[in-house]
Amino acid sequence: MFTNELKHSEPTRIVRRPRLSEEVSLALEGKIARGEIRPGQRLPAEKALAESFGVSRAVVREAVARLKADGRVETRQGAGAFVALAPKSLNFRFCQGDAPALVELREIFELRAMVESSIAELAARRRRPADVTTMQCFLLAMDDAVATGSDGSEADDDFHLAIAAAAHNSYAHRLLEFLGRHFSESRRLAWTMPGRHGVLPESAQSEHRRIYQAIAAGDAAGARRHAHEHVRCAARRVAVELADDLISERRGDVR
Amino acid sequence: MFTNELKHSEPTRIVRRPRLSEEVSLALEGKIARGEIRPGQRLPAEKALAESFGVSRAVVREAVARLKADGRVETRQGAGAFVALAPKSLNFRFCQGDAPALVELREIFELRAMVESSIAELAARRRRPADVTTMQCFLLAMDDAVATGSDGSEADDDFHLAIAAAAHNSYAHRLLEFLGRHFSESRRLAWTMPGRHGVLPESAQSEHRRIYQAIAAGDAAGARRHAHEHVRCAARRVAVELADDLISERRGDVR
DNA sequence: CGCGATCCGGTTGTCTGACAACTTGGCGGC
DNA sequence: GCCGCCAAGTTGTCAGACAACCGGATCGCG
Repeated sequence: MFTNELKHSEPTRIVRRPRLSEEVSLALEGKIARGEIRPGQRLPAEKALAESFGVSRAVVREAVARLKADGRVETRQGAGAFVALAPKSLNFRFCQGDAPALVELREIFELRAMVESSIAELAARRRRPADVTTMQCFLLAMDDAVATGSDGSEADDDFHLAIAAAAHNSYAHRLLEFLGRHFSESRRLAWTMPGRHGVLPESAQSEHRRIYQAIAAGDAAGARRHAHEHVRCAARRVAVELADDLISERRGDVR
Repeated sequence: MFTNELKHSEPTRIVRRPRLSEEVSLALEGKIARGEIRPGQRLPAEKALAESFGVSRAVVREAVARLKADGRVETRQGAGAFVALAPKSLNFRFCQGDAPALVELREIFELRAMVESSIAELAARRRRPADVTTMQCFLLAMDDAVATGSDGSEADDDFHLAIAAAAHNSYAHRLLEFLGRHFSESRRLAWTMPGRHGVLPESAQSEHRRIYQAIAAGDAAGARRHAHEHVRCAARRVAVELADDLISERRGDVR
């Protein structure tokens, strides 16, 4: 095809050249979103798409495979590819691209407070002895981390997932697991910033203990309150750190 | 024509033959989940995978493309495919495959109650005049649907999304939008079952009105309570309908 | 005429082989 | 020791082919 002519003519090439399959899948996504192809309707054949986009069929297949993985289209061998009526799954993307901005951080913490407090409440109602034991296990692991000054981020993640497990709702568990990838990033942000050596502050640990005790005691309202408060405090810790950074402004990477 | 000999020789062929690429992607997914390939580590080369699975490279590429779309792996041309460290997006799948079982329905409603009540509470704190107007608009549309006996499911979806918009948290809004695909299915289930003609029951509409009034009045606790109750009632309506179906057992498709 | 069985074009799924674009590590020159 | 270049390995893309399958058209028979 006519592409790929500018091999070395662009010295300031920082971002990688976009993959053809990405362009095609984005284009198809757009067609679907704009309603040019309605749900239930058939997409053009792969061969036709390949010709119209000026690419090979392999590229089209890869693009369609992505839409299929996203649940936006379904394919039937011999019949064609159809825009899904009611997607069984969908990609939920956080901050596509870069790190979240400050205003987004507030919203993430807010969402985290909503979800985690609801799950904690449910856990207080449903927990069984085994669940309590598991939670206690990770709580002790974090105690250890505080005492020795080692990294307790993993135990922190596990602790919050153990709460979700105690709620005995597989959908809620999967949701938190899913959100957790992003929550844990914000969680870690609270105590892995420079100068903190990744040490879990004792204040956070005492919050954990309060949540644990409320769930163990079956105190639903208390569990909700403490979980909500925990997230609020975490947000405050992050905000303080960020403010310090902004003042001393000696940093380049916020990763 | 010696082909197509077993076209009708297999009468019990209900499930389609599993696609090779699905098997491979599932196998790789398992390897990653079990920790056989850790985050940040490189996957075997496509050629090697193709040989070990006994398939062509095209199949492997399709399988990897799916994992890539799910955000579980990242590929770098010339370097290889790597298990993602912190996926920016992840596919959250409901009931992979068939319709949700009964026990799953309970969990879905439970999750829906958690999320919608939290969002309603936030909406009561944050709503602005314009938000209230929007919500009222959809409320009236549903009134219309009840009066004329027409389909009000779209207005129902819009009403719940308007609440999320009033919460002024883009992440929460996107989450509900995302979950909504599945919630709305369960929501519609409550009043599109046979014999109901897809008519919105007035009881549900009065619940909507209570939620609306609480949010408009800025009553956070009330909004949470009413939203929670609304979902509980919806679950009960679905349960009653399902029970009726089970007793009269005159149906084949539950779609 | 009505109604199956059959056929046929079109479409997706898979295979094969090849080359381009790119990364990485090592080797050699300085 | 350090820098640049090269080569092997890997992913991205292309082309062509065949198998499996679907849906409608066609044909044959009662």
